[in-house]
Amino acid sequence: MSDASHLVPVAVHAPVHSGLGDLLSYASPEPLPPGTLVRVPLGAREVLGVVWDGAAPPPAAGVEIRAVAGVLEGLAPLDAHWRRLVAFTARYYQRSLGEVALAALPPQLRTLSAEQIARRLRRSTPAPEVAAETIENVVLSAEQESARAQIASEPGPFLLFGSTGSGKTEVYLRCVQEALAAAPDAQALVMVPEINLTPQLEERFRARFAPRFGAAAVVALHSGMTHAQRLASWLAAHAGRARIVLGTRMAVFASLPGLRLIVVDEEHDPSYKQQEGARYSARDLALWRGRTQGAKVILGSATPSLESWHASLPATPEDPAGGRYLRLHMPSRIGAGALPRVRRVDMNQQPRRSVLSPPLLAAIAERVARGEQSMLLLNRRGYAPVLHCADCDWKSDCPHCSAHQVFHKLDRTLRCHHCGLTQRVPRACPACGSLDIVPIGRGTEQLEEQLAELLAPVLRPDGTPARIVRIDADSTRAKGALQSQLAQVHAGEVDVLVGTQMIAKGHDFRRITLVAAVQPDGALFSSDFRAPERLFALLMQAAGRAGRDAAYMAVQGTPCEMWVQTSHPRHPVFEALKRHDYPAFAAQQLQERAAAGLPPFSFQALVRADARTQDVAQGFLRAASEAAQALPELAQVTLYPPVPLAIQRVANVERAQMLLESQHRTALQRFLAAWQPLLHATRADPAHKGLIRWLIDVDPLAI
DNA sequence: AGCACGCCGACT
DNA sequence: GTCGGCGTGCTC
Repeated sequence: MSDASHLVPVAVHAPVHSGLGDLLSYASPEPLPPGTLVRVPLGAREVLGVVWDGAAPPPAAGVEIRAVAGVLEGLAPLDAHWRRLVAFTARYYQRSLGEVALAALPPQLRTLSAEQIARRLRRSTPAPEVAAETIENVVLSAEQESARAQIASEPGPFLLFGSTGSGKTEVYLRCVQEALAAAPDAQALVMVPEINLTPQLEERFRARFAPRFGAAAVVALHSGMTHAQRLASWLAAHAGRARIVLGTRMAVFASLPGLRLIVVDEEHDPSYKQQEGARYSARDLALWRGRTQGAKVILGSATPSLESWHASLPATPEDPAGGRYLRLHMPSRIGAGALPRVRRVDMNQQPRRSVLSPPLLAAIAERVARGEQSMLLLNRRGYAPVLHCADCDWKSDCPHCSAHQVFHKLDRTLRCHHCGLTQRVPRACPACGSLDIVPIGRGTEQLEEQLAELLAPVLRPDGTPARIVRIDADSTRAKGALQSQLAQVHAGEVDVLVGTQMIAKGHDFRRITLVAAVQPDGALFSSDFRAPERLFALLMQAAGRAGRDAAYMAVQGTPCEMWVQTSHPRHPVFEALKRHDYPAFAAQQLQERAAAGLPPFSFQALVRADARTQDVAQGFLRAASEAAQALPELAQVTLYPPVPLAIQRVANVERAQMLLESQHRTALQRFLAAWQPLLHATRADPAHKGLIRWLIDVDPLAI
């Protein structure tokens, strides 16, 4: 036995409710510096751990200290910046240190042996061949140049407010270029909301930077990669070999010792908020990380989140929260046509029950006849959201969830989009045997089908019939399906594109001259106060898909159009959309938020409880709420009563939640920290035996 | 989180 | 008779 005389604190993957403390103590013959990756025995298994800062905590009574099983040699310890980011995340989002730390590391680090990892470290990734782009050829517009110059000279953070097609990516490329030129070990992190968007961005960055730094200097980091690829990218970033990391929200936790610049593209996108485990916002963490690690942060969007917009307004005595971000405005589109004209169709004036109003249909037919492309958005997959029996009022309710099963006509199934239950469509009503069961409402499948019928008499310029393609989560399930469907659209093999919001994001469709929102009204009167903001962003983004190629538009001579079918044409969302006026929309929304005391004028958290019955779930929340009354930290926090979630039951689990609100972020933070032990104690009380789980969501996106 | 231990239903 | 369902308990 070696002389294991040093005690080291180690973070391991144990959740906050495990009863283990944040850090466990292990013995080591050598003192181990913080950030060292180690394998340690934990119960019957051996797990990965990270040596943490400070003194090893004294173990609980009767616990015998075990020795560190091994050190991952050859890996530099994770630096203090990374550890501080992890510690902040754990504290802010109310999770254990180890849970955040280990979730932030590539999964293979946990399973591979030290020798295997050492081998991966030695093996440098072969660089893919790329077509080099000559940097000198790209000339910035005046707006781009002004943004670049301000980013170069000011500390930030920056809100790059540029309309779709204004050339934000070129500004990112320049800023990255300058950040990397500042030091030989400088690194940049560029985040995008969707996995789908990383390949095109990766290509662009590689073309620009491979000639100078080698193709291996650009790596991607997202959950669509294999574990081996993720490990390779992570190691390259950790070792400093990778100079640019492109990724989704998880990339905010990459080990980047030389980090100088963080770009958060489409910063308003809800995908930046993690929805399980530690529910962090990668955008917010990027700002924190940039500030503490001395890296500049650029948030980019054509429709910023109201939080970011608010922070970029000038500070006033009444509202001192402004002025925290420097806003850089790029209103002009580059190499793209003018923003499309917005046309609202008042559905009150249209024939009842028509999916596509006659004027919209005529406009699409016209485009088809001219050989131009159209894009139709309908945010509902399947054929119809519910089946209904006209005789006995039966509905296709999911037996396990408080939701309807969606009718999918193509494969004759009823599918619950919440628990995944899939059944064959019944021929007759399961309740009364009537044959009169009909679909209610519409989804993308139905839109595709009806469009095919309605466009049957319309011919393309070459005399062939219109070609329609549907792109949604169902049509793109197979690997590579999305890419091939998009390629079809780009190649001009498609006349009308039907899809969910997945087609509105990021993809450049250069030949689309008409975009239509078929049924956007649902979001107007939603109980979710962020629904209008999301709708506006989606419609602006969709509008931006149209007419991106000015040269093409000039040849066509057709003005681009964005159509909106609505029963509320005068709604402020559509009025602002018509003028492409985000600032006016934001001002109106912020006024409403301020009046109602909603974010960004207050700070929120949710506590959710899951149980077999609603009674147990709410009972737990009520008890936790009562326990909170004893805390002095409750003073500046409002605790609302427990309510069932909008979709109350999913997979036979009843869900309830409780909203917390405060005018002060720190007050809410202090309260949550003080409250958490009481939540654990409440959970342990036999009175709440049926509780399945509880969780805290800080800064929730939907309430 | 994992993984053990432990106590009740349908199968080789 | 066993294989295996997942409920509670423990891990420095």
